[in-house]
Formats: sequence, structure tokens, C-alpha cells
Amino acid sequence: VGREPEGGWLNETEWQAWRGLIAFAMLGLPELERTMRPHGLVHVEYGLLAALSTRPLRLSDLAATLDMSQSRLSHRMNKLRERGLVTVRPCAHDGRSTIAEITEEGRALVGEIAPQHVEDVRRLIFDHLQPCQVKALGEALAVVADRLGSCPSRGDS
Amino acid sequence: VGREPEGGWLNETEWQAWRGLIAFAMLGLPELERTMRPHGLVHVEYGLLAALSTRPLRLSDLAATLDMSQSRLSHRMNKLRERGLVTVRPCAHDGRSTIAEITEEGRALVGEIAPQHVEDVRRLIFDHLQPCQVKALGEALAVVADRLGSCPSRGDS
DNA sequence: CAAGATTGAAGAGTCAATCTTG
DNA sequence: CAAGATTGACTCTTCAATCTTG
Repeated sequence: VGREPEGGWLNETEWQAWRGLIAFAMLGLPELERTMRPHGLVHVEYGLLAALSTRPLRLSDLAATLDMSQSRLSHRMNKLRERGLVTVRPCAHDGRSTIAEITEEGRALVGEIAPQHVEDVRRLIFDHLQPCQVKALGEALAVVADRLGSCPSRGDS
Repeated sequence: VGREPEGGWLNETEWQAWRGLIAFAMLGLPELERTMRPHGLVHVEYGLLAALSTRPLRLSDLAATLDMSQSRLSHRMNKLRERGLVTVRPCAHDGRSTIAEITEEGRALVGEIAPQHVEDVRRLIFDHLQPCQVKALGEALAVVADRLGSCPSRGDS
């Protein structure tokens, strides 16, 4: 925002909360990216591998899980496929769908990165909070997820 | 993250909080961008104009205020200058510095966008929270901001 | 026609290199 | 040499257009 020109449309408390969210976006997220970069990944690619490490997934479901557009997913999957971290095969039941699966190399990379990533998340956020604060944070932000998760405003094109 | 492969390195509560933060990044921020796009701006450019609407600023200070790298600022300022939304002049006291100032057109654009932006922020976050939740959110995230704001890990190149 | 998926172009962000002034 | 600032190359994201299958 920038502290609105003509007085405050957000009160002092709201302003602090908003500043915190923007700080997370402008400082916290780049910090996560810095951990991924030496491994040749961006954060969302790690998310894809982590999701696939549980079980193979339709590309559509994968995109929905990570709140990505299909085209964004497609570009990321191209890279991951070229690096041999995932494989892709047509779905047996629906010729339109594609199933993505993680490879052994992909699984190994996730295993290598995961501890660093969790440590990042702790160092960035949770090391500084009391359990009750974590709870409050989660409950407050759950609204965002619920509200936006079921919104018509998304979609690829 | 993606719910780590081998069990939970984050407990249930932390997981919910983390999910909320990522949801904000993956759903909330793009929503803000969608409001800016019809005006030919990205969110951070609006932030720059909003900051400059208070008073002229050295580019360095502007970058620090918005937690941007100098090169990122430079690229954005090129665009804003070409569109006539800001002007730039050398600093009188230090030949290395540059002072940025908003133009009348820039000020008008901020005035046009600001109400929509504030409404976005309310609709996304604060309309759904009790005052005490806003307070808790702000206090929890203030730690993040403080912690990351004074970190050695940043810098342009 | 709708759903799943891919592609290419344009805009934005990051990094490294560079330039100038103190 | 350090600080302020700029540039170019490369990568990532978005959007619109397209293709295929149900």
C-alpha cells in the first residue's frame, strides 16, 4: 500500500497486520527462493515435487493443489521433465488428462532440500512465535485461504 | 512446502499457519495485481507512487522503504518515468543520489486506484476478521518483519 | 461446447557487471 | 574502495490463442 495519501483507510492495527503480510511477501518469500536457487529450483517447483512425492497426480489436480494456473504448471513441468525430476504419462481413464509422477532423482532432490526448507520456515516465522500466536496466525489466515480458494476470479485464460 | 514426505516437521497448527501465508502469496497477491493491471501498473509500482505521494524521496530510501533491490527499483522507475508518473532530479547535496518526485498525473492515478486497493485489502483480509484477530495477526507478523528487515541476506548483487 | 493441457509473446524480477561520485 | 544508481541477459509469470478429447 504505502500508507495512503489522504489519511488512513486502514486503522493502526490493520496497518501493522498489512505491513506484516507485505513484509512476508517482499522479504520472506525471496528468502525461501534463495535456498532453492542453488538446487536449480524455484520455490513452487519444490512444492510440485513435494506434492508428487506423496503420490502421482493429474496435472489439473496438481495445479489446483498448489493454486497455480495450468499454463504456469505446464511451463514448470517442462523444466522438471527436462531435468528428469518427473515423468508424465497419459491417463488411462480419460484421454484428456495427464498423470505426473516423481522420479527417483526427483525424490532424492526433495529429500535433500526438505530439511533446509523446513529450517527456513522455522527461522523465518515459527522460531519467533509462541504456540498461541501460531494458532492465532493460522486461524486468521485460514479465512484468506477459504475465501479465495473458492473464488471465480481465477483461471488460466 | 507441500506437506513433507516423511511425516511432519511442522505440527498441525504450524502447518495451518504456513498454509495461510502461502495462500496469501498464491491467491491474495495475484488478486491485488488484477486490480492494478487495468491501470497499467503492478502492485509494487502503486506502492512506489503511494510512497512518493507523501514527499519526494531519494531512490535509495525509496528502495529501502519498499524492501526492493536497487535494480528492481531502477527498472520500475524507468517505466513510471516514461509514463510521466514520476520525475527524477539529481540530489543537490550528494552527486551520487537521485531524488524522485511524483507528478500531478501520478498523484491523480494514485487517487484513482487507492479506494479500490483499500477495498481489495478489506475484502481479502480484514472484512473476515475480528479486531482481536487483526491485532494478533499484526503482532505475529511484526516479528517476521523485524527479523527480516535487519538481515544481512539482502542486497542487489 | 467444456475440460485438460500446451505454446509463444510480453512484462516483471534477479543477478552480475558497470559507471559515477564521495 | 564504498555508496548510489543503471543496464543487459536470463528466468519466471501472465495472458491469449490453440489443440485434443469427452
